[in-house]
Amino acid sequence: MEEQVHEKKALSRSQQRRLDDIVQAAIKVFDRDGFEAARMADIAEEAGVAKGTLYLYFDTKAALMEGVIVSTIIPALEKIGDAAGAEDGPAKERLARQMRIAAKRMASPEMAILLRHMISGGEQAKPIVKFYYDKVVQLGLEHIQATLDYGVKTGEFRKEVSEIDPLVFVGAPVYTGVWNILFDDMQALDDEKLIADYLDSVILGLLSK
Amino acid sequence: MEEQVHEKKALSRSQQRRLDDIVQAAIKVFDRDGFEAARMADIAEEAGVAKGTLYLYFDTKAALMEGVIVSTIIPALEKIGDAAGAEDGPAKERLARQMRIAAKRMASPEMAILLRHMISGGEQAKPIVKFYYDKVVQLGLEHIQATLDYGVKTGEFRKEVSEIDPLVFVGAPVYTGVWNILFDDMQALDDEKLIADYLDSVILGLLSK
Amino acid sequence: MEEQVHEKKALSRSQQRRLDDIVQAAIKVFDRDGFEAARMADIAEEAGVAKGTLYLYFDTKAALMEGVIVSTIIPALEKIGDAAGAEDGPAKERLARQMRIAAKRMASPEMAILLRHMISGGEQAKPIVKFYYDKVVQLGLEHIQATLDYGVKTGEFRKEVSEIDPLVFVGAPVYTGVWNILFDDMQALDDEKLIADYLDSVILGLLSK
Amino acid sequence: MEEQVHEKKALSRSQQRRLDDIVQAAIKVFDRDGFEAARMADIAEEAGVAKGTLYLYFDTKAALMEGVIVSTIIPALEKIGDAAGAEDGPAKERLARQMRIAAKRMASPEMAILLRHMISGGEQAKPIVKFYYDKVVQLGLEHIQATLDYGVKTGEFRKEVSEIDPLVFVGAPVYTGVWNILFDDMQALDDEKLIADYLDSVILGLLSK
DNA sequence: GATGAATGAGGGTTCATTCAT
DNA sequence: GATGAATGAACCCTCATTCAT
Repeated sequence: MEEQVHEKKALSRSQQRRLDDIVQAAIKVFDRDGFEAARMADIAEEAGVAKGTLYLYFDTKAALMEGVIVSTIIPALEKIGDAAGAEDGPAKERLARQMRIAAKRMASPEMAILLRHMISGGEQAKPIVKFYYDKVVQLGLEHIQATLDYGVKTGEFRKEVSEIDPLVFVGAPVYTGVWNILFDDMQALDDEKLIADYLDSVILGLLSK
Repeated sequence: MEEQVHEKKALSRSQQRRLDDIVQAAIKVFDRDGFEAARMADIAEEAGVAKGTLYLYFDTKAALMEGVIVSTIIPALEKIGDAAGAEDGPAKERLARQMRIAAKRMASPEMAILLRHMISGGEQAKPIVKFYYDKVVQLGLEHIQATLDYGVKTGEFRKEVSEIDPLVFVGAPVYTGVWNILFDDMQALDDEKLIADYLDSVILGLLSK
Repeated sequence: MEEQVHEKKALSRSQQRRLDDIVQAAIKVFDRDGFEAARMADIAEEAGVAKGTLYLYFDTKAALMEGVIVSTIIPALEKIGDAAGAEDGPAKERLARQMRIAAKRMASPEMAILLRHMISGGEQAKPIVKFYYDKVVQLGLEHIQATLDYGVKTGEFRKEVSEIDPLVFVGAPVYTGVWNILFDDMQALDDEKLIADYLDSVILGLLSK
Repeated sequence: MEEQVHEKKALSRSQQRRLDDIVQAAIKVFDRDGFEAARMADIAEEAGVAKGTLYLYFDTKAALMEGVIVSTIIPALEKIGDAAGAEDGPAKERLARQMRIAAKRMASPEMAILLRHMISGGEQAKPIVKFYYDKVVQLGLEHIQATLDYGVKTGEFRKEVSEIDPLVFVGAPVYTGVWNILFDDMQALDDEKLIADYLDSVILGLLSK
């Protein structure tokens, strides 16, 4: 996951634009065909450059995949990472906000690429998986844990909630991402309602009083 | 998704053993490398047969993948399908049982292959995805919906629960499957506890009384 | 073109029948698909025997091809060779008979196989081509030459006819064979009329008196 | 039989040279080994290019065969097609010219390839056979028929000649082509004399007055 | 002898990567 | 730097031939 671009320093305006074009094209093609089936020629055409040009910016197809992740997905994750960590409002609302953010994140086409790559890729995807685990999963779980603890501390949540595995609250968002990849053709998902229902059931419980 | 094996009738003892060897080898290699990166030569070697022999049992690499799914995953799914449909006990327990079954299903190595294949999925995976959607997803959701309705009818669940999207209750099981594929190396998941926590929060709600 | 059958001597009644079945099946399949595209499996199935059985009678696919030629085509050629050599009637009728015989010979499915094999086959077909040239072409031309000489001697043909290359009179029969291979689908040939026309024009000439 | 070369427009000087090299190499190898037995690797080596390069110019082996035919044979056929259609001189001379042209056509090495390909012909040769039948055979026969009719109309030929199947006059040329493929090694053909003899016998008839 | 499952060399084709222009 | 023609390793699959039963 180190340097994909050979010369980090000098990137002229037009070079930067080319780089962006390539990354955007790669996103489109990786999303459409998956990493293995994606052809460098298609990406080049989509980007409006020659095949050889891709190799001026990325050493290999795998490096291009990493480049996509690093240059578009990571920043996006960081941005929503901040939002998720925001500490205001009651615990219930903080949790709701965090789940909505996570769901939105999982539903994006960039996330689809990342998920597909991590899931399909063999050994070669390992570094990315590790990175994702360390930088995103761990962090996200910490945010949720913090919210749960906060809710318990303020008395908003019942005491035992501190002991709940925070993964519980990532279920629906993850399912959102997977569903979008697999079944979107057959039955589009209403993200909003799913998360709302999820929150409802989890906040209120299913039992009648 | 029909016949992979040319002559479904007669399969001598030794042929059946070979078929099993091939399927087992395919599971191992598909699991390790993913469908695209898996080499027929590797599968043959792993199975201890010649490359050509694979084609006596399966017409193509894709058919071998389907063979793996059909001969190992589908039966497993059917078995737990029955269990999930069992109608006894209070709704709360039926729901718990269904979620535990789903989680166990999603956590199996065969399911990992299926998930990976469907997600990596070029066009060739489409029929399998369709099959899975029709035969597993739809059915599972119906079982859960039935349980929710039953709980409402008996007064065990609050009235609005009928309106909840049953997908809500598949979140954790799915996450289980995905987690196993991605992060099992880094941090093994305690399926049991995750589902228990999930049920807890969903049944009782998070709020203190 | 030596021995195709391993044990020339002992061939039980049923073995002889099997051999015939195989040769007939080979004719059918070679005729339909051509030598290269013909599959041993198809021939076996057509003959109602197992694939391995073919190899009890012929060492290789090429040997089977030779076997077809030797055991069916050569005898046929010899038989009509005799007829063509028959020395009776006026020269005009002898020539007509010879051309009709040649045309019939060229139009048979066995001849189609032989022609296709000799024409398509690379180096491997050389021995057969040599055999055919020595035993059939040369002989046939001698028969025709004899007829021409005879006609001149009896005063039936004009003197210069002795100098005509006898190949001239094989043109139509050969074309018959080639046409049957190539264009039979598109427009079936009326062999009889073609040869009759040919004889007409060649005997009478085209010029008006 | 349409476009074999992907971009018909721009073909740089060196690309055109490569294309020619490939076609020449293909002619050589197809001629030597026949279509089926010809190896793309051999053609590439013969042409002095890498295997992959062949596929920059022709999509498949069959397309390369078509390319050979289109780029060398068809032009040749067209040229002589024009000559054959020329309407001047007495019918006798027109017929002679047409037969000489046809014989020359059939005797070329390119024609040998075409003939061999059509005759070996699996299903894949069918389109070429059809094309050849429609564009060459039909047209050639029409030319000859026109000449016969013309000869009858001017009184040069006897009346019944109109009824003669024009195929009669293609016999010798075709035999020329087949002979060259099969027996050239053993006894080279004197095309000129064969056609002259043929014309002689056909124009004058065999009978003495 | 007969069988047909097993073999494995070999072929056409793809496509990531290179490099001369 | 940009191009895209050229490369060639790699892969799936076929099918003539073998051999254990």
